[in-house]
Amino acid sequence: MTSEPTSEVVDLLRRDILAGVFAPGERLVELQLTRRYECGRAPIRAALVELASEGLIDREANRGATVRRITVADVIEITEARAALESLAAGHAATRATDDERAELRQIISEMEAAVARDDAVGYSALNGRLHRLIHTASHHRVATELVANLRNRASHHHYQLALMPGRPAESLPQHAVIVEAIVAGDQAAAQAAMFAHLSSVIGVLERWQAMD
Amino acid sequence: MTSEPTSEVVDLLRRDILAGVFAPGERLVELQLTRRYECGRAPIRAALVELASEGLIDREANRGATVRRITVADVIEITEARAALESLAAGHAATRATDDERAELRQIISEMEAAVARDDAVGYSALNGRLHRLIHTASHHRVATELVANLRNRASHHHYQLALMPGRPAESLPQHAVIVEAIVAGDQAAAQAAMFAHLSSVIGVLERWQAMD
DNA sequence: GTCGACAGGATTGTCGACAACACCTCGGCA
DNA sequence: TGCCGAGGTGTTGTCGACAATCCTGTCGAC
Repeated sequence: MTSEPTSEVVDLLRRDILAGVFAPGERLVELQLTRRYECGRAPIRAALVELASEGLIDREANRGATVRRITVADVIEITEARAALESLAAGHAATRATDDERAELRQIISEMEAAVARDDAVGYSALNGRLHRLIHTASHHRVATELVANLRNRASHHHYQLALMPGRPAESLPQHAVIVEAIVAGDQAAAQAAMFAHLSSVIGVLERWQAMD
Repeated sequence: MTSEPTSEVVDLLRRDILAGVFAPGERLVELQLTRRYECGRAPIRAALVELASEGLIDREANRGATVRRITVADVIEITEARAALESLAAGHAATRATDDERAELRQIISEMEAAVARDDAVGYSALNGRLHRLIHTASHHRVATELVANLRNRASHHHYQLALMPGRPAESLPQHAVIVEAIVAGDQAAAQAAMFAHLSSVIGVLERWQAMD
């Protein structure tokens, strides 16, 4: 949203971290990255600074960068913050979304129903991402959108991808439907509450997960 | 929270931007900053990348950095996001604060009362900052704390310092008192609601402000 | 007179080399 | 044997120089 000063290196490195090319806790040595991305150290350093303030990696003075370790407790905190910001966005979407956006929201819900019907967890997960992103677009709330995109990045590189859990799509589909209905109807308070309830259920799953360890 | 890779330059430059040394929209030319902070371009560039992802400045490829212009609408969005995250933090503070932290919260409220009694707007503003920061400390919610610190930076360099408006301290003092009482009492829902109400009142002032332009 | 091409200057992006620092290993000593 | 300091190695932090890019002002053609 804000910048992108050329360096495609930032995007490549971010993608690789999120894809798990580098293990959590692994050191990111500048000279090695230099060879991998075929450039000098300057772009690498810029990328590291950027990703550090996105929260994907940790940097210590004179000691280099490591990819950040994420615990279940961290994911819970991140999801709590997402719940706060995404319900804000959902509320705004209810009052500000265009007609096209409302139509597309409904479209995604029916595609989700189809995905659940044919047990397509991967397809459902992709639709889930599209839905949440579209809600932010429709909210026209740049700050919340930017912060949530950041939070999503922080959490996603740990395979707490619960949308892929068996039975989870069937559980979250009605929650998504309620959210979209409220937005389409223009009911701000209901949209906000529905989004909050949805992410609270996600947090509930994570807390049970945490208790099991 | 995360890093600080040596470069005190980041802190100096951030301080100067927030202090208004550089006007909104002003270009930040690396060579000039080089002379001002007496160092090479490398630390300067690192600082610019960092501040760009904090949202204080904008960077465009091959076109340099400018200090970001902030409109009243932006401040409203930022405050909405703060409302969402700070009420989350207030709720957590109600359940997680230590006894010492609860005592200090009450202490700040009584100091605020004294400041209002002697019409000390500047002192009240400082106490206001201390109070909000302490609530985040007491919440032990790192993610929310970090995001709000960032949001506060983004807004603060525009003189929408409404704590300095005449009559404003007297208006917000009871709101702060309600928040602290709820936290001290350990009432999560009440703390959350009180913080949200407080920042909603701030947003109300900003919206009236916006309508006047 | 207006528009487009073109040079000149200024600024950013990148590179390679060197200095500074942290960690590890090894040898000296009680 | 155990501790402490010196040196070696690897990595990060910084600098100066060069290449690439953009903006501005000027000139010429229509």
